[in-house]
Amino acid sequence: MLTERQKRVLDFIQREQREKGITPSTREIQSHFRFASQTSVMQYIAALERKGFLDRHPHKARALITPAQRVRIADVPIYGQIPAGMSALTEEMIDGHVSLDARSANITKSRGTFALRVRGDSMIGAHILDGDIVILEDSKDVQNGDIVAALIDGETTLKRYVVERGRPYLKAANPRYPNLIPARELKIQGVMVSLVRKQERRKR
Amino acid sequence: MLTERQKRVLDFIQREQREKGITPSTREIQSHFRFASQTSVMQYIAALERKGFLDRHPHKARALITPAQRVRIADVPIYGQIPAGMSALTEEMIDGHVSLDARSANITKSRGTFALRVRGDSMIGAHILDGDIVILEDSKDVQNGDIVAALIDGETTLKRYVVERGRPYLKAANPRYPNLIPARELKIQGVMVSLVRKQERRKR
DNA sequence: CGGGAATCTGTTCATTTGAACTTGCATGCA
DNA sequence: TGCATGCAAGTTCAAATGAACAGATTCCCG
Repeated sequence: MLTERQKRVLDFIQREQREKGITPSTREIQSHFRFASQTSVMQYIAALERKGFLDRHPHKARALITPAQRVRIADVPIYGQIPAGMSALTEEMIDGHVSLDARSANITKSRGTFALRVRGDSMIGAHILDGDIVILEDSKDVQNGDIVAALIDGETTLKRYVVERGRPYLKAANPRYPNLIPARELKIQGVMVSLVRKQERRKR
Repeated sequence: MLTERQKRVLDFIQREQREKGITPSTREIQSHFRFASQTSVMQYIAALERKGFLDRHPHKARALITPAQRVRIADVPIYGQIPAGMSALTEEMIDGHVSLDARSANITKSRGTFALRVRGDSMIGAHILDGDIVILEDSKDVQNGDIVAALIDGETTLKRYVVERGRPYLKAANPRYPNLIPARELKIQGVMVSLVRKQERRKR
């Protein structure tokens, strides 16, 4: 698809973006490859664009967009503990961020995505462990069987949402935990879409 | 830390970077906020830089670097199937990519990181499911109890690495699978450092 | 052989863009 | 009251940068 030379130019652009954080200008590309003329660079850029390996904003400086930048990276805030309702998901509770591409993380929306650090083993039957990071979306359309973060009687928990005989309740995936039947109101804060786990390794 | 106005300028810069792929120029920032002068923008940039919310390459165009860009995003190739040894991890087998920030994914090295799509339930006891994406690092220092991708008798599997009486073998985390005692050679391709799971949701 | 694609040179131009300097106003603080 | 800081206008300059045009070379393919 690409010639050897074209590939090397694309690689250089991507490497610079990764390492320096900005796109190289045509003159920087020129001097790296020791071209005597700008035009060579312009021709490579045109070729890469024509073949679909590069997007650009014409007439703007350092405005090349490479495939590596096209993956949509979602920057999701992690909430450590949530003492009270969704309205209380404020910045002060943010415990960190996890960034990952939207496709791998099942993220469809551009807003209303957040993450929780799981505490306890109440969802171990669903293979969710203590310390896992669960990524959730604020969804209006919760289905029977979804794993949700819910506010029940003033506390947030991660549970499975089950509807039985028209009555919804929250069910832990661990027999040692009781079902939670909402006393008054069941407020769903988010539906789990994916999970990230750091694998512990023994220290030597 | 930041004033309301400064925060809005930083937000705008980050939003443009995310949505357009390039950093706005000072004039673009100016016209968005309807400033009558460039100088206002310059002052905001200087303030953000002084307070550590912005890095820049002076005298270069569109060369602002925001915290969102500073997180190291690792772009990890996912291998669908690996018919033979580590040397055979070639580009043709790449089944996709997963991008996520190095810290969340436990990634310490800048090279030799790869991912496997898990097939089967042999590691269900370690809470690794069919379809999960396991991220591994090519490590020289494999410890007893680590979960590894290994090449044993011509096939790659994900198993727990166990040493007993000085003899290493591979142990599935599912009683229905036998231990694998290497006939000749046990080649470790990578050590698991993290995991990404897409949570299936029932279609309605 | 002829033609086209990829590669590269040399030069010039116009626009984009960051930067500097001066001035003014409002607010909070000692 | 005086001073620092945040915010903004108005103007000018120089550097950075993309773009265009004409021409040359090499190599592959039919």
